[in-house]
Amino acid sequence: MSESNEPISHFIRNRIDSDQERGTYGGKVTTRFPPEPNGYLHFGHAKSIFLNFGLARDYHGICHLRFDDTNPVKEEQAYVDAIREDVEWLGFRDAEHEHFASDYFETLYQGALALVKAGLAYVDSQSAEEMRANRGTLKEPGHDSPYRGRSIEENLDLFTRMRAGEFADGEHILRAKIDMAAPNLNMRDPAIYRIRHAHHHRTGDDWPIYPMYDYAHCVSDAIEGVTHSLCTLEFEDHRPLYDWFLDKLADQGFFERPLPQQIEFSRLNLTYMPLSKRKLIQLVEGGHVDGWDDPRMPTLKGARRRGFTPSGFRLFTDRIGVSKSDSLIDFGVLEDCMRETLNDSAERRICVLDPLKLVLVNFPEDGEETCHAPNHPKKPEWGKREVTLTRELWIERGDFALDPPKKYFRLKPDGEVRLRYGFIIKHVDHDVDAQGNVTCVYAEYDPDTKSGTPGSDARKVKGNIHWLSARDAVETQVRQYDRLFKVPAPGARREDDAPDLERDFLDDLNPDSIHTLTTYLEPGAARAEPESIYQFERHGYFVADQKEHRAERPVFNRAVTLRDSWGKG
RNA sequence: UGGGCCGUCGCCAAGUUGGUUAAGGCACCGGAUUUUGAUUCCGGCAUUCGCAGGUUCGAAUCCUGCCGGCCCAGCCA
Repeated sequence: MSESNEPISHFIRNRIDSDQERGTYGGKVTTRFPPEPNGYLHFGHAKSIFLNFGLARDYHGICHLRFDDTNPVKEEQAYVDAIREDVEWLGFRDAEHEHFASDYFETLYQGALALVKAGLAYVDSQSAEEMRANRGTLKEPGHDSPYRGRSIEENLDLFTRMRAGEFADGEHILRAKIDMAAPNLNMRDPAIYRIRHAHHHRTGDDWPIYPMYDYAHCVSDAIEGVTHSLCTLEFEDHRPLYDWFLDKLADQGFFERPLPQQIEFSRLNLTYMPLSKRKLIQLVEGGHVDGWDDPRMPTLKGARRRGFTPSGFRLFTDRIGVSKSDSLIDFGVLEDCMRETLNDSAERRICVLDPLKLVLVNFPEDGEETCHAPNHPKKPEWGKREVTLTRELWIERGDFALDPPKKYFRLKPDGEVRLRYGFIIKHVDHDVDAQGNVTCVYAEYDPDTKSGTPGSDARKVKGNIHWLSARDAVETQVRQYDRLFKVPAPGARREDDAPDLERDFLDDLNPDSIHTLTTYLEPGAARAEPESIYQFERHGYFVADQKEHRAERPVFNRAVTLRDSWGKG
């Protein structure tokens, strides 16, 4: 349980600690979470959110939520809203520290101007194809652009006119003048500004030019006073460029030192679950799921509808840690975290998923008996609720076995079992249809064994099954979700694949990832608000569907099953 | 003979300025409690740190050489 108290040591914390000791940033810790508003947040973002906001909280600093909206052709306001909701859902709404890279467009532009004036940036007029051709390859150096030697005056003139909108898309581009022979391709005169006559969701038509990520990101960090700029491993090669821009700008008096530092950690990988934006888009657009918030999707919207919780994600991020090694986390770890947090927070209810009729032969025809069920077995302060026992009940089909396996301790012919929170019953008979399926079970109840009454547990029975009055139970739709993919690494090559075989992750989709059941539910739970999460006893955790649940027509989604050691070993 | 990074128990992951017995979590395996085959509790779980050499009184930590994996040639982020 050490994970609940002491923060877990990891290399980023160590770095911050040593910066704190040395007073590098005057004791300040500022981070940022910088999503691009061009898609929905997924589980990987949850890791980043808890890391960045969590660190800021632990060190009494600030974490900025910054929308990285530097590419107007891909970004939309709708995504901004969705992302904001998700961040808030995880518990980090902070309007005061919400920003947009586009807020800094003017500063960014001035910075670029400064670089041009310092002879550190130039306007290139090669086509995109020429630029690519001259970039060289991984093993060969690139070649200088014929425009690389333009005078500062000419560059200034051209860049100002780019900003004024005098040129067409692609006609010119502003590049940093670094080194076309650099072994790190990012340093081969990277683009700073491209011309894009496009409408921006926030700045409208103010700008015909837009800054590139590498330039905009580090400058935005510096503007916000970010001290530790955390990102994933694939940006490691970009760090020299991050430092180059800030260093040059600081030289020009644009920023004060100390400058922000970029620190990279490994991204989240989960078994059975692709997390790349590209693949998630394919799932949605190909109609393989029911939209971005399909409960099977690894998006935060999907997780929410699935009944996953912010606290579960928090536990998960603590549990998996932060490092630089490529890791692949079993999806079961996430499920465990949800189980663990839900066990604590969810009230218990009863739902019969696969109903079988049970008749108490010695119970009066119109009789009823009020039983009391605790809302949480470990929290008596959460109270109890009433469940009514009648002659005819629904029990779980799986709780009666005509031909029980060894160690089966539910109901069987001539066997005894306790009706949870009710009475001990003894099997007396059952009906079987032509196919051999049990259609009804008859049992006698023992009136002296009512749960909670003195002497009720004088007689011990091992089995304990849940039930619902056939008179009161409410018909309810329950959706049971299974993993979306049938293999741990969708789309990955298998051991015995032919060398030329190309795999498509969509071929690994699990065709059977959703089961819709008609079940019986306790009346009180049927009236729950959407998004209420319960443990359906002996089954798992279920959430009233955010969109479709109605008291008159209840719809629940299964978040995760209870652990079940029956049958193991 | 491009550059950057990673390799510690089934899965994560501390430790890496060399110093006694290689943290912790998850999973797993026992056993106790239990009116959820749940939960909770208690116990077990790496003579070994990708491999091979070397330096040293002493190495997961330093050196050399291999092996394996990931990332990079968008006017995307």
